Amino acid sequence: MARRPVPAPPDTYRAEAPAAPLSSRPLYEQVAERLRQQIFARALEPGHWIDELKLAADFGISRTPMREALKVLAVEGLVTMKPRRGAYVTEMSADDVAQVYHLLALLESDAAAEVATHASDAQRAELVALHERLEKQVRQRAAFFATNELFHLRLLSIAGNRWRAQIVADLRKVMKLNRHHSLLTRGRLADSLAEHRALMQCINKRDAKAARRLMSAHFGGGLAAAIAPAVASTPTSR
Amino acid sequence: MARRPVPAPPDTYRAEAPAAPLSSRPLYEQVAERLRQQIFARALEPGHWIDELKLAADFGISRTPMREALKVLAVEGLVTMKPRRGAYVTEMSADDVAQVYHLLALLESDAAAEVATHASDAQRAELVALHERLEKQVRQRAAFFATNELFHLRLLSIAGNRWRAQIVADLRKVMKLNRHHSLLTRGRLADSLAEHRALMQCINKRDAKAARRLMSAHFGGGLAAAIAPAVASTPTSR
DNA sequence: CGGCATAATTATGAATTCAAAACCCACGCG
DNA sequence: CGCGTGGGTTTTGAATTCATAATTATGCCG
Repeated sequence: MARRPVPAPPDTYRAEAPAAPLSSRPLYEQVAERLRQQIFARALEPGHWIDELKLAADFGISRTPMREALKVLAVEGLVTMKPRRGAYVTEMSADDVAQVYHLLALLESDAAAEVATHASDAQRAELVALHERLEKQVRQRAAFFATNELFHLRLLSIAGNRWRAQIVADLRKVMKLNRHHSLLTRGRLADSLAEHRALMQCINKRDAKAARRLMSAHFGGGLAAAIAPAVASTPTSR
Repeated sequence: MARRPVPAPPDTYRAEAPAAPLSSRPLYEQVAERLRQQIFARALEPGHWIDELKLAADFGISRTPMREALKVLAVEGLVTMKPRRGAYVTEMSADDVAQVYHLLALLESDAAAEVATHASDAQRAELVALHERLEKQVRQRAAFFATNELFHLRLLSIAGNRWRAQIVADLRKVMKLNRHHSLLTRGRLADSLAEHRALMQCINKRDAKAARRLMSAHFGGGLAAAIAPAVASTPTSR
């Protein structure tokens, strides 16, 4: 898991469409993206075997690009390849979630400090705009999550270390394997917003130390919310 | 790039052998490993195009596993894929080196703190043994580097976050793309050893804060050594 | 009736084949 | 003499075919 600098995402593709022909851009990447979406949407469930033949047929392609895409996802950590057994959607243990969460806290705190110190006025304004959008979306969970992720990723890209940005993006992807990745269950939503607000103030005051600390706390708060249900909720299942 | 938890490396393969048949383990992984070795050994140079047809012939395999291996290395960051243009060995700019170095410092410092706090006596002893081996190898650059990497990776695995370990391993791989990845040019070697010694003391005293700080400083010292020649040494070439 | 051996089926791994885009070089025209 | 155009070659992208390991089913024997 290191790092693919990702040169420039032209992103001229539709996110989903069951069996559209798909055009431009390497086919295996488009396939990989569609697989990611299916995994996040739980159309492919963690622990389950991936039928590459069936999926290739569904996508209207041959096995070759499907297999290439699966290998890419394997390196990213979203799927696990078992030799001669095929590909499986990766299962995240409670430990895995905690570990990844810890890394996200570490990396994003570092990025926050960087932003507080070096961001331009225009970049600060961008973050402020995103934050304000967030304030207005407390009632719409889905939209809130989307904007929240946008905010975090934008902050990362402003921080200006493309390797860190890529690692965080990948870690956030594997976090989505966890059903409780929301991190923000009911109630936490308002808290999260308050934390964001405080973070924005630090960034605007160019206080790197406080920004680092607040971002770290922001993750610390979410962790308890994400872990607790993971440990407590599976007495029946499995 | 995130993260491939890497289940368990059986590693029952020879590192290199020009055209041996190779057996067991997914072929594309073996090919990927051989490609990595060739890249690190500069048989394939940064910025240069990779002739997949020729390499497949050299390895005595078809293009299919070669292409799969190249895509894996692309996700790791060692090679860069240009659509319809093929694969190129990734070039690390001075900026890239600095960025990756910063991340290594951050992640490994965090791991050092973890080890200081939670390592068992046996694990501490292991690190002490590695450190002592290091002390005896100040005069043998190659051996010193190898043991040094072993020490760092062992510390990572003792720290116990497999995602962090994987990320660091991958980042260290891309660092090897840089000709001056040694980080330890003449003179720095003794300094590095002293830093390791101090770090070991902190770990043995279970002083997490100091361990984090020292590991960070350890990287800070190396950075200057790695960056300076990168900026100053290319007036003729390229 | 149950368990093990073996055959048939299925899925993965890898090579080969086919299609199309990019590259290269020569030729011709302005 | 320079630049654009055309065809031939090379190379990438993807589908198909082939080989082999794993799984399932079948049937025989204890």
